[in-house]
Amino acid sequence: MPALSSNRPISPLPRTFYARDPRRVARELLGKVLVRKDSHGPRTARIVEVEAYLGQNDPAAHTFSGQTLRNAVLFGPPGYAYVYFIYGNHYCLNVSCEPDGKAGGVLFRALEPLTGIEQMARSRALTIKNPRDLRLLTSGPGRLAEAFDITRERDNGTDLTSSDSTLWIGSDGLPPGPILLTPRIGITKAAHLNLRYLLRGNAFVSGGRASQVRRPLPRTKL
DNA sequence: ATATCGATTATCT
DNA sequence: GATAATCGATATG
Repeated sequence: MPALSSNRPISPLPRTFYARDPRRVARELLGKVLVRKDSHGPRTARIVEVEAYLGQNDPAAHTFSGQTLRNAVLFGPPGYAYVYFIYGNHYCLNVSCEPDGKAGGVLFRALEPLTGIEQMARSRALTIKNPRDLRLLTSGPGRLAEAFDITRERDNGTDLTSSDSTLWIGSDGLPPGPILLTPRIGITKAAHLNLRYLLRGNAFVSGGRASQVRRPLPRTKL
C-alpha cells in the first residue's frame, strides 16, 4: 500500500542529521517530508527516491573537481539547499551533507504529493498537458522542482532545517517501509555505483519498472 | 512498452 | 565549444 497522507505535525530535521555521509543521509531521508510555504499555502510531499553524491571522490558529483561558485553550497555547512540548472531547462534540488568544508550531497529524485496538490498542478500546468496525473507532478528531479517552484535564484542556499524557511524538510514520524538500492540514473560517470535509494513499490518513483528491479538495501551498507 | 530526439543555457575546458 | 544529476513529444513494435 502506498504511504498515505497523515495529519501529524511535521518537525524539521536537525542539522546533525545532514552532517554525515551522503549515503546515510539519503537512506534516512526516505519517508521524510519536503515542505514549501509561500503565499499559495503549504505544499507537502513525501520523499520516495533520492541519490547520494559523494563529493571529491565521486566522478559523477558536481564537486569532483573542487569548489566553484556554482557548487559552493555543497562545500559549506550541512542542511542547505543546492539548486542547479541543467540542460537549459530544469532545476534540481539537493541538500548539502557532511560537516562544513567537506563536500557531499543528496539529490531529490521523486516525491509523493500529500498536500497542496492543486498548487503543484498549477505550477506544472505551465509545462504538461495533464496536471491531473499525480505521477507527472513530482516523479523526477526536474518535475518535483517545478511542482514546488524551486529555482536556483529563489532557493539555492536556503536553510532546509528551519521551519521558518520557505522550503524545508521534516519528519511526521511515519516509518518509511522497505528500501531498495539501485544504480544512479541519467549519469555517464561512475554509473555502476548503487547510490540510488527508493521506497519499494512506491508508484511515484521515477524511471519506470526496470529501474526498480534491483536489490534490497544490504544491512551492512551505509 | 520502449526508443530516439530536440530543447535550451549555465558552467567549465 | 562541449557538456549536462532531464523532460516531453514523437515514432515504432
